[in-house]
Amino acid sequence: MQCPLDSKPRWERRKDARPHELLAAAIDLFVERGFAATRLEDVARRAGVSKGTLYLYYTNKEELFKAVVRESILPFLGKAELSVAEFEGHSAELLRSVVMNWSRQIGQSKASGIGKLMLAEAVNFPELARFYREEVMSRTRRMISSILERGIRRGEFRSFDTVQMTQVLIAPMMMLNAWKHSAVAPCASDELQPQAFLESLLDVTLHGLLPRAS
Amino acid sequence: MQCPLDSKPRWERRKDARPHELLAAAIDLFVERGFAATRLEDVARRAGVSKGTLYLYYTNKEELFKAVVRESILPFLGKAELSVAEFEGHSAELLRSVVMNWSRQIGQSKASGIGKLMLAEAVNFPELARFYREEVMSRTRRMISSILERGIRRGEFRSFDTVQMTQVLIAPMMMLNAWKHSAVAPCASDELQPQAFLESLLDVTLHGLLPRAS
Amino acid sequence: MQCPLDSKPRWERRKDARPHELLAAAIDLFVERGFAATRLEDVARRAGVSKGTLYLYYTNKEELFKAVVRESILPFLGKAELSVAEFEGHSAELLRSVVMNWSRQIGQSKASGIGKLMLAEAVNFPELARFYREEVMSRTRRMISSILERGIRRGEFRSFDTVQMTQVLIAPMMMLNAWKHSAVAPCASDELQPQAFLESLLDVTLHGLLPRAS
Amino acid sequence: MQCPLDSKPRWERRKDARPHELLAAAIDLFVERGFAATRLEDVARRAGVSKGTLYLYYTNKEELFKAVVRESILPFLGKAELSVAEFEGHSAELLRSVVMNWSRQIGQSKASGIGKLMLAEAVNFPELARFYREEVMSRTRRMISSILERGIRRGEFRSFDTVQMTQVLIAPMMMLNAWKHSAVAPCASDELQPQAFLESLLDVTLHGLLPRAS
DNA sequence: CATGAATGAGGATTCATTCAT
DNA sequence: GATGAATGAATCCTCATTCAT
Repeated sequence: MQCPLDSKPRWERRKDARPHELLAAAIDLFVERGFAATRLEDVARRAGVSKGTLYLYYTNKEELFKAVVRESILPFLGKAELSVAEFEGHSAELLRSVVMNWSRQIGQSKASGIGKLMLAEAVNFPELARFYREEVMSRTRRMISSILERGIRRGEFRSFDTVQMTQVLIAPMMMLNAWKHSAVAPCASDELQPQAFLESLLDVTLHGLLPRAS
Repeated sequence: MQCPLDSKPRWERRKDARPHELLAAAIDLFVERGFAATRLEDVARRAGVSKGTLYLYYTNKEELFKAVVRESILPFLGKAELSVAEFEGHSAELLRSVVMNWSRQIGQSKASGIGKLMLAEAVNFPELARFYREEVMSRTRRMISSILERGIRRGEFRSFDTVQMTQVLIAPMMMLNAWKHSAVAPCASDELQPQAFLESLLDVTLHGLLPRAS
Repeated sequence: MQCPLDSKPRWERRKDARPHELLAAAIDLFVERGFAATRLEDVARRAGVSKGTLYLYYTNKEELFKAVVRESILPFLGKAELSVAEFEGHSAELLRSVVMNWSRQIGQSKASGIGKLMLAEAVNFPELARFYREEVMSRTRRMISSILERGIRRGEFRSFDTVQMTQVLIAPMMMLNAWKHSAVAPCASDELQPQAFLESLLDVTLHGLLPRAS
Repeated sequence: MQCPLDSKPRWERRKDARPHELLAAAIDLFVERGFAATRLEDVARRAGVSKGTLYLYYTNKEELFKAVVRESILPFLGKAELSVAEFEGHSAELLRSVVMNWSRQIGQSKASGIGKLMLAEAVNFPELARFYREEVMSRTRRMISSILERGIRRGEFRSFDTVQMTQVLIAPMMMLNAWKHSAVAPCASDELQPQAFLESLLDVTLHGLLPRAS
């Protein structure tokens, strides 16, 4: 009656899996259609459950969305912050490493599409906006800022306005992610090649940030 | 805008003004709330007409949106293409000039908010996506591309992958515009300063594109 | 094309009639089924319009209900207050007159069923409770109280606790109205005869309120 | 309640207590919110059991409600009927005694709130209506009627329409109970004082029912 | 006996679009 | 041309009831 390797009854194991199944279905649809345009019934169907079941796990659409962000973005952010704090090499190397990890972990997953949606819909869902700004945007900016400041401090970058430069660096990465999930993206795929895009970005950026060649 | 000799009776001039009044109301709301979340009734009210009147001028919501794009973005794009074709100086100068004009003309107007909305909503409105991709995105990319190619051809830029670099350049500008109208933007306003942002962008970019200092 | 006796276009005359038609449908269903159990769609259908039309006139269910109360109860209350203020005869006569008018005007209409519903549902709809308490209950109590006080002051009633006696008098009248619309009422109809009930009520009451026979 | 010699193991005694715990939770919520608005999940939680357990004891919401009535109202009714049958003194005394017992036993308990709810909701739940009419309303009316008839027969009351007068007497008592649990009740509590209300009721009533003073 | 996960029908509300005037 | 009343499909959320464990 019970799997000898797992003492829980089957439906209880099911219950443990449900949240993840629901979040997986939710992120797919949120990223594809946006927050408002995603119907909870579709999320449920995609997860193979009924509408009502969704509400057993998340009290409403906004909480479901927050849970998606918590599961798909925040863990990565934590790891990235840690790696920044511990890194010991050249700041250009640190920047490259963070960008590349970002690309590998967020960029390859559906999570890369969340930013696009918040950009456009936050204004219609103030509580979501507040949550995302505080939990994701602010932390991300702080992390990038700290890399730039470290570089300047250590003489590895020339001096510049770190506040603006932080945005200048984040902007193309966010846009890259947005484009990946956008119907107005630089065409079907041949024009937008994430790896090449990031290489170009790091290329121009590192050329631009490093102290003048001497 | 109006010919001082205009002999039409006032209400007829009124009639001529209608489309513009409607588009002005529409762009405000589209940019603030997005395409789907904008209620045509609100557009009508803001323009001071009834809901029915809107339909006298635009057959549906999508056509209204296209008209907004046609009025607020395409004219600028045409002028920019022309100026690129005619420019004679250093390519870095041309790039700076196009970016600054973009900033002054699109960036300062509500039109800067259109991109953000298309990014997120195009997928739900395929015909809009097609229209925007062809009329705006492709033309913009072609224009920037041609500047880069010109720079390389004339030895004013070092050699690089122009396709990706085009995206790398467009991305932060689009993101800057998106942020201007976004509730998740880099905070209260002090962190995001468009002029400083663009200066930083040109700074790093020109540093990065120019041939190695010699 | 237009009725010569009414210069309004037909659909505009319709618009004037709508609110009343909707309120008439609403009071029927509210009184029969209660506030929560009444479906707005049924109200609309009964009024011969679509669900959406209801929302053109009343922003939500609670506002519809308030409008019902405003149309069906408050006008009578105003008239009754006035007649109390102006009355000049014996207080027993005044009491009888107010009770009989109440019976004729509220009692015979659907409005008599509102009290029953508020009794039970107010707790689930706090704003409705506040509204009804202030606009209906308080005013009614004040009116009855003033009659009793007048009677005692003029020596036409014996002395008693007017606060409690006000409730004692209101209670059976409210219950009579409640029963008229209740499925647990004193049986099908032969046992509860409103006129006879009120006669009995006035009989016992006036016997009870008048000064001891002398 | 429990036999001190009870030899059952604790959980079995627990089992015996379940129905009562469930009914206690149920009456609280039914009286506060009404029948339809009470969620079975809340009843279960308040009784400290799971939703499913409720269905082990009562096949559905309606049966739960009936059980509440059977436990909280019918026993008192039986005792009252008995005391009427056995009483030997003056009918006014009998009436006062029944009223006061009613007040003490039903009035002080949650059971006093059942009437209010049936008044409003019976129509939506026909089987409940039938049950309540037959088991509670009819028996109550028969009991009061018999007191009045006895009084007239014995020359202790003047002659009047006993059918109507029964309603006239029941009405304020039911309304008193309804008000106790109602959000539209005669205000904050100072205006409605059950004891004083009943005194006033008996005062006016007995004044009104007794034969003319001679 | 007891649990609580799962279901799905049901209802309030919104809004693009139509059309009679 | 202009109006705005009317429509009804669409979607979030609730909750009585079932049933596998």
